[in-house]
Amino acid sequence: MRTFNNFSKWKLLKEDFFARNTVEVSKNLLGKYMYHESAEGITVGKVVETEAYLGKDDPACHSARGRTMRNEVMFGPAGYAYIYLIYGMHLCFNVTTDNRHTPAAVLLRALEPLSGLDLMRKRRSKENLKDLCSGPGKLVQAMGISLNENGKSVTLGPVRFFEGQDNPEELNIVTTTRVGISQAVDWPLRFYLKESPFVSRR
DNA sequence: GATTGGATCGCCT
DNA sequence: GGCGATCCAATCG
Repeated sequence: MRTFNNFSKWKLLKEDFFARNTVEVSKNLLGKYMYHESAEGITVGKVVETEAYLGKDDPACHSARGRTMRNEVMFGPAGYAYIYLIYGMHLCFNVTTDNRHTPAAVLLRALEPLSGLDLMRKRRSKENLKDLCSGPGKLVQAMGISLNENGKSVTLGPVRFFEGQDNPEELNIVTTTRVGISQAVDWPLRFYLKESPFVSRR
């Protein structure tokens, strides 16, 4: 496994990566590195599971019921963090996609922990790597992301995304239906890396 | 103003 | 596999 102390040489994903079709972004994020820096330290994980939320015409997307204080970020440009509280106790992290007129986003559902492992273990009170980032609420907790990062650019941080080492052509991507929703339950908009033991479920 | 249910998780059986 | 925790926005009245 590579070392993760040479961040300056990594290739940052810029606005143009996110300002594309949401399904494309959702699939292309697999294998990329999600990076977070905080006062406690830096954590990094490889993206292994995502879901696409397509905008106004997707009944499961928060923006389908109009613009509110909560979903406001999705109505802006691509490449911004959309973070919200779910079930009164967990946060979900999304990155906005597509163009300014399409309030869509990709939900980050699972990571393979790569760096800052002890910090993740401390934040999660779990030892096993598979228990650190195998779910949307878990990865937010392991990465130390808080609600006050809602609306921040993922090209500036604290969350950023970088090119990974995997060749996108060689990734084995499984497509399934999304988890935990009650509308559009049969839309094939969840994506994960087939061989990864770090996904939230199969 | 009150009720309802949700893009979840961890503990229990 | 089931369920309780716990808050907010949307919905209904």
